[in-house]
Amino acid sequence: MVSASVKDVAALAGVSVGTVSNVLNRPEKVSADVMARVQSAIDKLGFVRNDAARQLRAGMSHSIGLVVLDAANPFFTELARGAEDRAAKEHFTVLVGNSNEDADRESAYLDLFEQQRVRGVLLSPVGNVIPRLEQLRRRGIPTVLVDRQTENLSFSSVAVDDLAGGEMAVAHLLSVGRRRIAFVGGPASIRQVADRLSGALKAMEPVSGATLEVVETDSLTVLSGRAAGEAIRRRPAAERPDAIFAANDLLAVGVLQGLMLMGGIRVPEEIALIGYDDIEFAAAAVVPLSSIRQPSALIGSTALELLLREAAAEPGFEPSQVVFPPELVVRASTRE
Amino acid sequence: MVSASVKDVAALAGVSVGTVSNVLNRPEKVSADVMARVQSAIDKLGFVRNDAARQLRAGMSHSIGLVVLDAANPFFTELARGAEDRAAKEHFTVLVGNSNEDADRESAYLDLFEQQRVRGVLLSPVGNVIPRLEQLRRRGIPTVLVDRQTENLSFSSVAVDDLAGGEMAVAHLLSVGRRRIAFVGGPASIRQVADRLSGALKAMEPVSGATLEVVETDSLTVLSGRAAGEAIRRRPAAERPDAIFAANDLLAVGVLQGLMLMGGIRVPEEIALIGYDDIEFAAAAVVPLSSIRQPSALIGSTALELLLREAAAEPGFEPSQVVFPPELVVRASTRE
DNA sequence: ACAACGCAATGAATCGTTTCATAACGTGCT
DNA sequence: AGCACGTTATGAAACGATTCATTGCGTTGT
Repeated sequence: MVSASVKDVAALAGVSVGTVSNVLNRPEKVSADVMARVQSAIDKLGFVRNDAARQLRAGMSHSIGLVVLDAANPFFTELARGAEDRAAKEHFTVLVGNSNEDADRESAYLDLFEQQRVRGVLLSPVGNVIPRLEQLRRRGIPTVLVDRQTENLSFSSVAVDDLAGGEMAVAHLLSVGRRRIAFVGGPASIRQVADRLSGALKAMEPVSGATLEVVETDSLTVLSGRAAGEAIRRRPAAERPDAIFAANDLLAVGVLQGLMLMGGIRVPEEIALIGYDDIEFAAAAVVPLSSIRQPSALIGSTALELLLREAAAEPGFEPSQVVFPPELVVRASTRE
Repeated sequence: MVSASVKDVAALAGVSVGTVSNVLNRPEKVSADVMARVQSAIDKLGFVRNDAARQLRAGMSHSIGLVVLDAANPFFTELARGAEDRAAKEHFTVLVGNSNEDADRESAYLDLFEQQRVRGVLLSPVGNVIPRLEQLRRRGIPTVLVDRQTENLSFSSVAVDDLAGGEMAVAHLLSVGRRRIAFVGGPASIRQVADRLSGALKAMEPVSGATLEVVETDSLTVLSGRAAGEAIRRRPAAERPDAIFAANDLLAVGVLQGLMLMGGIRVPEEIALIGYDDIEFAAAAVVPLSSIRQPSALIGSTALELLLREAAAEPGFEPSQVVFPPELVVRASTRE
């Protein structure tokens, strides 16, 4: 026999299956004598509850799905940690899926989570998933969007104000005297990228004579950043920007590598550089990177909190949008 | 009704539940006419299979558990990616748990995976888990150890030869003329740490007049590394090592930060530094870090391969130990 | 015309747990 | 003694998908 069931335990202890279940779930309803007999039978048989059967009976699982844009990005590992810690307190498990900024993979994970009847979904969306989420909600699976503000007020969300962050970053570059700014980031379909760019543009407005150029990348990774950095390095000096705002720190780290290859361009003397997220490695880069800090773990735990609240909610539940302010961290890469 | 079941679909399509199941699992057994009716009923009701019920009936899930020492370590995210990609090909899902180098959390994840009746477990172990794994095996859940060679030949494992890696690292430091080596790493209970240290000691043997000192850390993180680096920086110059071998790259990045704080110690002039894992950020550090490269994703996919083979195996299955060779990557942090 | 065969479709049984209406038993009260 | 009540324990039903032995039909061959 591969594994014992309640039935086996009941037989060995000389009680009914219902009683075994009571021992497991309502120990206070059971006499000390029976309790002991059942416990010893459980130990003897090495009985382990079958989660599938529990779930089937319960109609819902004790898991929560989380889909992140990039599992290798420290921002998201931190966020996941925040969510997991919070979930553990309520005896929930978090299943983490990595969409890799790919709408198909994102959709595949949502399918999987739906089949698993998860209690709810935390999602940092790639494309326009609102219709899909409405469908999930109709099935009783609530969603909280993370790292993304929604214009759609019927969904809860937890995010950092990326517009303000983008504005902050570029305002800082302007304040240290730079005027030919390049924004490195993409794909533009990712909301965070779009918002940070909008913020950047907003910061440009009050300053005349300053220009902002967009260098689009395929993804928000070190590799994409390096490619962008190299492309800029190879330009004639006159056509290079004097400051770069990268849409996240992975890109910034890559851009830095790309710029400095073969004794290339000096940072910040020739080009100043600022990233976004303030991951642990930003401070440890060749030239310590200025960045925009986000409270990653807090975003995760807050999102989970909202999700649990919504999952337990009465029909008249009101979704809420939480927005945390970002914070500018200045390091060597933008020092005058 | 929150969600439709096969019974609802059957009723709407005017067929039996068995037929609906056939449409789902053996479409070739079903006539085109019925097929179409069932499909349209599925669409109309928005039917989604209940995974718990499938699993219960099947007796086993389509998931594989993976417990890593540190989800924030790029080495493990890469490893996980390798495993997930391989698993996806066989329509398996990987559940990732983060033990955080804590034996209790490791054990909690193993419990969870057992309750979920996962098909197998991939584990980078914290302490001595062999007895626990033997118990799992008796229940029909095989394990493959990752990033760890076992002396216990009854378990499969996939690892990099950490002894050789440690030896390689220190031999390199010696070859660039360093003689007062410090090994930064810990806790010593982690096998990778112990092995890399053993390798380091082995490299010392043939060289007379060289010394190796051990600086123990609480964990393999940037933070622990920074603390160790600062401690070394604060020593009188004469008592400092002239080279540091850090047990992994996160530590090395931290050590580098610690050493360089407040215009501190020059790397590599005063102290050379080498890490382990060759994570993407190693090349992007303040001083690009030398490191020992491991084929992370390959380790993950190979481990999953072995696991699936073992899960499907006949009674007389032979476990195998795969060991990949590490590779020295020299960068500025150890240049003469 | 009838037997034999193959293909579709059926539906009851099954997986392991939880729930809940019911039974059994002992205690205290009248 | 008889009754009511509270405490434990019981076991059948339910969750939803899958399986498989069985039935129902239409074809083919003799």
